[in-house]
Amino acid sequence: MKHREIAELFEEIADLLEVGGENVFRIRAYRRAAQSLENLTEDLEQLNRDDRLLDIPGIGRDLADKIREYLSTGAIAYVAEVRKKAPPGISELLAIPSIGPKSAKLLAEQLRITSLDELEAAARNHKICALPGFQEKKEQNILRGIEIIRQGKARRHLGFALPLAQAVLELLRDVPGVARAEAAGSLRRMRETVGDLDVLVTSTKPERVMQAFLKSRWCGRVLASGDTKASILTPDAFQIDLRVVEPDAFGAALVYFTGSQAHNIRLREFAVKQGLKINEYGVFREPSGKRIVCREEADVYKAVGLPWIPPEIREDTGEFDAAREHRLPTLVDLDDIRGDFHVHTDWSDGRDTLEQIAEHGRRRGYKYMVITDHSPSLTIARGLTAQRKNAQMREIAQMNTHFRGFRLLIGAEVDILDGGRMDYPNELLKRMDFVVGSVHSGFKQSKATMTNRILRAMDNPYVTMIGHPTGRLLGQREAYEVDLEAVYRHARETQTALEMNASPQRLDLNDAAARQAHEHGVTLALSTDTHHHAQLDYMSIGIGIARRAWLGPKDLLNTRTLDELLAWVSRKRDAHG
DNA sequence: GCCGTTTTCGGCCCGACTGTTTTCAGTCG
Repeated sequence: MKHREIAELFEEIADLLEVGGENVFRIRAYRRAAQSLENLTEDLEQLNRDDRLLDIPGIGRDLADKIREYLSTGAIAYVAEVRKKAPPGISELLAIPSIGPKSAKLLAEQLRITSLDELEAAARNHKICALPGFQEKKEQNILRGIEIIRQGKARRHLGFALPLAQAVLELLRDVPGVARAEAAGSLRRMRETVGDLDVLVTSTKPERVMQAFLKSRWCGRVLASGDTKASILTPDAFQIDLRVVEPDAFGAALVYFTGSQAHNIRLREFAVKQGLKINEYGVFREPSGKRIVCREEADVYKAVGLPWIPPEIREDTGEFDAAREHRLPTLVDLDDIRGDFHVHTDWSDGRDTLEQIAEHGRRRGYKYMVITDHSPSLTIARGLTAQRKNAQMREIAQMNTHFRGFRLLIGAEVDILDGGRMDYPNELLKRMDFVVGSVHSGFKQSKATMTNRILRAMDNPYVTMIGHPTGRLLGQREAYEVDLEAVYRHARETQTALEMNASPQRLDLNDAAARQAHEHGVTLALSTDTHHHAQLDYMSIGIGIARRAWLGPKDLLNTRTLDELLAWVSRKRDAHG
């Protein structure tokens, strides 16, 4: 992930230049380039080989040189240079909320503070309020900031943030005077993790909203509170920001509050060129200041001559060009989904019986659901022996005789063993409708070994889909080493689907990888990896990630009818079997 | 440092809240 490493270095350069009081636009250029690299969907080294680094937005001649330098030497000399000029430990200080470049510089130079511990000692001994422009309040804020850092201001995954958002919205919608309440920010864009929760409300009585919010059970500590804006920390240190606006500003405020920041900057630049100014209150004609009311988001985009852009793709990764040229993708919706490909039951490590899970699938309007209990090697998950698998298959076949317009498909999540062997014999796999092949062991294997293992599994004519292709668990386990480009190419060649696992801890493939796989012509499939029927809801998270990957209904296997699906599965079997 | 349906030079998004201030800089999103 070289692009991530370089993005971090560019961010560090921006931080250090800011402390040095450099030109703000030069600093912004580094930050914009870092964002661009972070969001990159193409392979950076490939772009370099094709001499297309300048195609990356925000990358010009100078930064392209620095990228090339890193790719060939593993370092950027300029980073060492700016580090040498900056006071030691300054990056640690900058990470603390309430400390920006000015404060960090002052603390580092005047008090020679180089670490969090030294800063805490200085604050406790009231050395900080001796500095010019610092008083006791600021000292207290610094101590709180240190505490927040120590508690670990980790980003949370959507499985945590989405239910919290729902609960907060329900509370706010019940406050008298509130007309609308929506979650915005990275949650609305369905980023795989969110750093905080942003909530937007319209109300005729803002003070009542503020009061309800600050008195709510989520308010562990108030970080800021004004007439129309408040920030709190929940008791377990998750930040929630609330903003109240009048109904005529709702559309403009929702755009502003949804971001991304890069998208907003681009949108406002676009407006400026047309003699317009966009802020969270509306669109304004300059220089008259005449306001164009924006009750809905579409009003904002319309004012600058663009169609409404779905929140999931507001990352400044090509959506403006697409919008201007009227080629925005039609993104997949939850309603397009006809089934789920990865579901566990109490035959292995799931909680529900076959009957229960089938009933929940039918209630969702699904036409099919693939039962994919584990194979014998995964003993910890009570993987099924061939004998038990046969018994389960008979039971499923029996159940299917009772269903109309719905079918349980016989499948399995089969371990991909060393060398790409499958954990069930082909004679058994052959009798299944849909086979998921997954890696559950040997995560530390070399990139070449792991890649080969997965490619060989795809060679098996009965392997329909590779489950969670990188094995990462958000915040818990890094992805194993694997050559994804090779996986994409081979998936396309062997007509093997790649899973977009919608479990919020996994989201694997993630948005960027899925977009890349799609560009390689790979068939993608959403599935929930459900171990309890409530987790069937993860499909909506998967939809969010698919939308972030610019995928439409046709790009996913789940939107096919049962007959189309079965035909798709047999194409590979007929070609290779 | 990037970028161009005005431009290869001269621009570069916008506002709320805080704390320390008597009009604003710093920080944040």
